[in-house]
Amino acid sequence: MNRRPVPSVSSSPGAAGKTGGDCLTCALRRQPAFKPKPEEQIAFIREMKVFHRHLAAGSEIIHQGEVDAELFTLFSGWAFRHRTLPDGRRQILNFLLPGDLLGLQANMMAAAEYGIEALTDVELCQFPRNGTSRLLQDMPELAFDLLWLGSREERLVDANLTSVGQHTARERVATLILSLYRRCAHLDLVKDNTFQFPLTRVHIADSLGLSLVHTTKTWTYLRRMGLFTVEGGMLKLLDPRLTSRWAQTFDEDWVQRPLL
Amino acid sequence: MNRRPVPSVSSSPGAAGKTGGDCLTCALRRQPAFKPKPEEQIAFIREMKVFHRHLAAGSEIIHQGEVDAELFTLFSGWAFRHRTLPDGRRQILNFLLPGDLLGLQANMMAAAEYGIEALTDVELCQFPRNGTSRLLQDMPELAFDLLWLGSREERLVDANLTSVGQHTARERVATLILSLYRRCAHLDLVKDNTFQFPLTRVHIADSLGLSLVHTTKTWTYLRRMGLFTVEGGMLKLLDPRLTSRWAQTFDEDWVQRPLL
DNA sequence: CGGCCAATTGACTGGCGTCAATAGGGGTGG
DNA sequence: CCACCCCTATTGACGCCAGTCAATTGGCCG
Repeated sequence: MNRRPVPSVSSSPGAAGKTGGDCLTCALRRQPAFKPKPEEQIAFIREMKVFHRHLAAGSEIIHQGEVDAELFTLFSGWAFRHRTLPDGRRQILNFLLPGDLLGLQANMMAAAEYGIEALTDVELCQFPRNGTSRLLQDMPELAFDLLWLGSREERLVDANLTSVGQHTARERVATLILSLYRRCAHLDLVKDNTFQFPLTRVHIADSLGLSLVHTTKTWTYLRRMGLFTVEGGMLKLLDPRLTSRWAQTFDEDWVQRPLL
Repeated sequence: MNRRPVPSVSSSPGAAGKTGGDCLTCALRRQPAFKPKPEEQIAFIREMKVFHRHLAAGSEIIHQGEVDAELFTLFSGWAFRHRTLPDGRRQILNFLLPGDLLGLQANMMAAAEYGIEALTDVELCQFPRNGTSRLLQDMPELAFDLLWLGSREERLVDANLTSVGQHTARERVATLILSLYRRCAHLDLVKDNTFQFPLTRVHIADSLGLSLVHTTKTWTYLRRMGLFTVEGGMLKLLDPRLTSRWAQTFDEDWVQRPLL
């Protein structure tokens, strides 16, 4: 089953600047992964952005149960979305990378039924509490982008559920690594098959529905099988094709994606 | 692990009528569960609806891998959304009840990464292939409803993933029953704690990431524990509060929901 | 009547959880 | 500078929950 004590809430206020980065010259936006956006829409988004916020690793970005949550775009760093049961068991639903939208679901519903926590130090572009409604009201051209981002997140959860429900432990770990590898590659965060891998064993276990101990054993097994090496927080996939075979998964379509 | 042979594709053409029901006098829409909608929007939806389609239980509504899929509203009956691996293992992602939107994700993405199959005989309101785009273009007031419906489906998947990843077999089965019970209750489909329960053991197993045999044993155990009785395809929850304790889950907010 | 499918039950196996001991790195204060 | 603590990772031993194999039953239908 896999029960752990309820952890103490870590919450750091975090630094905030009114204009950490100007949306019009956004470095992230220049990535080829993102769909170019009309300048008028970017200006509108800049107008609506209330903060450019820095948070330390481990900070809670959205609390489970929070009412009327804010909307964010993850500008840099990693985060994860999770549901925690009253007895402390935690399921990580999906991981979040730069360009991902945080809190859309919570923004639509009365209360957030999930929490979001920073996995590394992160930078966030923060929008107001009623962000979604205002976006739809004043710039309906952005509705498609919101729907797209929501659909994509659901697809991530679908894939993870399929992995947790149907895959063996080895397949699950391989699938997770491969999935993160591909997402990082799409963001140009992979050099020489190597990318930053900030997850601890606990994150992997909670994401895949495995115990911590068995996660370690499976991880070690796959590493010794020659799937990858780890050094200084960087993971190198030795043979993406081989990993793909282990993962028992299919490719997805990688198209240019919207960035709010 | 739980591997089964790849089933043969069952596909019945199904009857289709141009105007099975007029949206303006839609019986489903009169349910108190659904948010009243301005007549102008309903007229627009009626205009866009291309078919009122009847399909038999077991029919494939959306094929996994289908490109440019249609958009549907489930008018009556049950369906389920699933991902099937190349070797035949299948994960049921969520179940669909009257009023639910089918194919939104597929409509946003290039190809459907999931399939949808009718669990009972169903009636569908069918919209055109580019339904989402046209809706957003011509009736942007509906964008909020689309986002809401998408967010709600993701919430269902979140809940199921949490159950599959963290719950024991007994908790999973109890959670599933309770979840369907609550959804049916919200649609006024529950009388005297009793509602139609069309799932077979295989559906339950594939939804919860359990083997067929163990699903049967767990089901029988919970029935003998006095959680529920089954008779003639109808399930009666004997003690919703007791089931809720077994399910180890929290309540959700039940607000009036949009209906496309 | 015979074939097919869903469901049930028992016996056995094995993958994964649990318990526990150990190692190692980083921060902190004596 | 080192002792001490805390947190993460690793490994071995053991146990149990759930998967697998297989036999049986009952309903439905041709």
